[in-house]
Amino acid sequence: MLTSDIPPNQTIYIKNLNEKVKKEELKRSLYALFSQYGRILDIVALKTAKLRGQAWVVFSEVPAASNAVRQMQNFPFYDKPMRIQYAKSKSDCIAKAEGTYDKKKKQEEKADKKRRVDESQQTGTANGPRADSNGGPAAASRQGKPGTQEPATEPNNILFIQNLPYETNSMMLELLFKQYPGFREVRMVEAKPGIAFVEFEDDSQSSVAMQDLQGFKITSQNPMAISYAKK
DNA sequence: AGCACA
Repeated sequence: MLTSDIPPNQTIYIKNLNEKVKKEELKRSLYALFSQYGRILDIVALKTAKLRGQAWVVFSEVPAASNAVRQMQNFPFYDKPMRIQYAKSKSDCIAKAEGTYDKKKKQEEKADKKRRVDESQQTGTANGPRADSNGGPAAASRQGKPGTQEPATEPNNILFIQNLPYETNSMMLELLFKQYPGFREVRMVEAKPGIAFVEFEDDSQSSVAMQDLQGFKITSQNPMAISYAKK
């Protein structure tokens, strides 16, 4: 079997995510990683027992989702290869936008599911104070929050990246940086693990990438520190 | 492994 037989959907379903990553950070990183394929309308991630390690990324167009499924398949993300499929059903935010969202139907489906679970467990009700922790208005989290003030280096079309995890290779960096216009190339320094240079056509293009990916974590230990290379 | 949106 190659891929799954789920029909294309503008929402992708990702599993095998690192469960240690906190929800907000996870969304932020997914956003940074997937916005290269198109406009992201929403990201859903829950840390309940059943849903941890999974996420849904909702694109505005199906082709964006298709590219994401293919190109990011098995991408090493927080030390684990992502497994990506199309979502099985339409996201609520899409249904709402289309005006086809039906709250009643939704509740019925939920009740159905619950009933099935209860039947199969034949035990009394019991367990279930599911972890709350659900702040997120979900609106696709922007990035670039944490103190994005940069050192006083003068702008350069070449970026200097530090604090990369040891296992980073240029493929991974390329996937991240090529989403920004003007991308030219990644150069890693074999002699010095943990750093890299990423070249753009001009200063303004490198600046956009820097702002957007500042602090991006390939593993949870390693927020990227991006500055302009010295001239 | 696991398909939700509160």
